[in-house]
Parts: sequence; C-alpha cells; structure tokens
Amino acid sequence: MAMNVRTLCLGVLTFKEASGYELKKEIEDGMYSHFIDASFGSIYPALTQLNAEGLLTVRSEEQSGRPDKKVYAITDAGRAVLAKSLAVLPAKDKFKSEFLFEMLLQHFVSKEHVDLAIDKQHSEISEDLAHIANKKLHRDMENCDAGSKFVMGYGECILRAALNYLEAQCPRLKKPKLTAAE
Amino acid sequence: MAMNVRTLCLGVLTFKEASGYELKKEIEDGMYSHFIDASFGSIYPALTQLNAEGLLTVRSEEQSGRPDKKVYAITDAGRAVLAKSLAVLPAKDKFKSEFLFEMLLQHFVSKEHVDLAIDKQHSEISEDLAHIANKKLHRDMENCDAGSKFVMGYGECILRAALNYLEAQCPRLKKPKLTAAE
DNA sequence: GGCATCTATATCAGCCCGGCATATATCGAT
DNA sequence: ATCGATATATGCCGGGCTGATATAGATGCC
Repeated sequence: MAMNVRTLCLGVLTFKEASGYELKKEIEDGMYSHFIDASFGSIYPALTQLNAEGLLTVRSEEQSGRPDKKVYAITDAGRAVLAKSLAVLPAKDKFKSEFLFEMLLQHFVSKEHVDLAIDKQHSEISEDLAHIANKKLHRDMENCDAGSKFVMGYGECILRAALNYLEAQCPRLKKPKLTAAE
Repeated sequence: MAMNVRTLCLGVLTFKEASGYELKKEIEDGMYSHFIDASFGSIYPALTQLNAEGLLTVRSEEQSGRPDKKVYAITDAGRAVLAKSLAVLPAKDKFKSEFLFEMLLQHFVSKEHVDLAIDKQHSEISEDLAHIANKKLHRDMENCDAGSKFVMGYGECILRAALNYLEAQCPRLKKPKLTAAE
C-alpha cells in the first residue's frame, strides 16, 4: 500500500488542514492512535517534501509570541497521489508486544515483576478503551462517516477481548463491579 | 525493556540453540510470530556482536554442499544480560494496521477495493488462527510451560475477536457453517 | 531440462524513531 | 518571586531496523 509517513500525512490532511504539530497530536490522540504511529522526526521532513512536490500548500499563520504556525492543506494533486497509494492492497497487520515477550520468558524474572507487567498491560488497555469510549461520546455516531465507525469498533472489540483475557487469567484484576446485581 | 533484536535473539536462544537462519524461521513461524518481527539484516549482525561480547558461543557445523551452519548457544553471561533486560517493565504494545488506515479513508477508493481489502484481512486472520490451533495440537498442553500457554491464548483471543467483528460487519464473510443445525 | 523453492550467510540503501536543540508562554508549586 | 513542568512549534541527527539484493549449491516438481 506504499504506506509511509508521506501517505499518512496526506490521509490525515484530507479531514482537515493542520500544522506539523497538530498533525502529530491528531495521530497520537485521535482515531489513528490505535493503529499508527509517527514522530516529529519523520513528519516535518515529509511535509516539507510533499509541499515541494506540490501535493500540499502552506500558509504561514502569525501568532503572538509563539513561532509562526505553518498550516498545511492537501491539493488535488495530493489527493490523486493518496488515491494511488490506497489503490494497493494493505500489508498485513503488525503487532509488536514486549509484554508478551516478557510473559513468554517469565521464568527469568520474579513473580512480582510479572504481576507488575500484567498490571501495567491491564491499565494501558483500560485507558485505551476509555479513550475510544470518550471519542464515541463526543461524536455524533449517526452522522459519523462509515470509516470512523468501523475503525473505532475494531479497536474497541480487540482491546475488550484482550482485557477479558487478562482478567480471566488473573482473577485479582477483576474490576470492582460497581455493586451490580447480587 | 531494552527490547531490540539483541534481546530477542538471547530470548529465543534460551529455548534451544540455533543458527541465524533457524532463528528467523522460529521467529516468523513459531510462538513469536504474532507479536514480534526481525529480519536477516538485523539478526546476523546481532549474533556476531553478541558472540564478540561473550554472550553467545558459536559452533560451526559442516554440511555437505550447503554453506557451514553457525549454531549459536547462549552463555551464562548471556542469560544474565537477558535477565537484566527483562527486569525493566515492557513498553506499550504497538499495533500497526494499514488495513484500518485504508478503511478510515474508504471514500477514496472503490467499494470493490474495500471488499478486497476486507477479504484479505479476513483470510490473514483465519490463517493465523489456524496456525495457533496447529501449534496447540502438536504440543502437549499439559506439559507446556505457563508462558507459552499464556501467549498462545492471548493471540487466539484477540484474533478471534477481530474475526468476529469482521464477520459481524460484513455478513457475506460468514463462514459456511458445515451444514450445522439448520 | 528448466524453474521455483529451500538452506545459509551477509551487506546496504533508505526509512523511521527517539532524543536533543531552540524559542516562548502559561500555570501551579515552592 | 522563582523554579519546574507543560504546552506550542519546528527542526536535526545518530543509531536501529526493514526489505531488497547477492551468492551459491540442493532439492523437487512439471
């Protein structure tokens, strides 16, 4: 799918124009956070390059005090290149987990350390789920586009499965059911 | 967790000694395949380096025809370094999905292409599930160590959740229930 | 006989991450 | 009041890793 930071920037900029800084925030806080990553060290050069190729336009926005904000917007040429990139079938998903590596080699560390790692995993997944739930609230799910719905649902479903597994394997994690039935 | 190809090699070699080639196969076909990745371009230099540092030993195994096989084995010093690496809490899981990126931008491609991407995703996940099921069969689950069980269960549970979601969203994917109850 | 695939090791260009540098402003803590 | 943390904003660079490529005999299939 010719997937790299260039394609990612083009994709995000189809939703709204943004500066490099805003783009980064959008990628790590927005919809994208669960399945994509990018650092400043790759975003800024990519934006400069895409602009030089005429796939983006820049508008320097003056700000009191802070350095100028360079707001990028995608051009028709940019949309065409993006469409071409998307026209290739996506590569297989990649899942990297240091947590599972540690679990596999658990006989090399203390039981206490294993428990700490599990707790960390559990809270990270819980936070991600809360993050998605929050996104759902602040978005009119009726008017929301099909893509966003699909992606949020996918993330939610996988994270919930992982959480359930952790809790099934480690009963001590069971969330305090806020005084439910019985 | 100081997780890199060096640590990965040390970890895999705690289970059995192996050559660089066998290590790669183990990583992409074995237990590790679902949550870790490494290429020849990183494995071979790592092994050479680890050997130079005395964390591994090499034994050149002559073979008729084929080039010599360099079989690496972990040393006590290697196990100590590995333990130190594992003593740091694991970094957060990273999930990278071009598929979800494409789904998010689905209004830029044809409906046919979206369907193709979904089919691909569905079959990849099915294959991974079959792969785990196969591993389970060929392993005495009673005698299997706790780490392996945990890791296989985690992978299975996440993949099944993803598969269920895909099938729920796209009814056409429903697997032909081998003439089950009506 | 030819073609693909497997075993086996190794290098290298290019991409990307994470840390650092550089400014400025705000806000809570001391 | 001053100090540290956090946020806005852009950019560079060392080092790590992927994916492609090279090499080369073996095996097996059509």
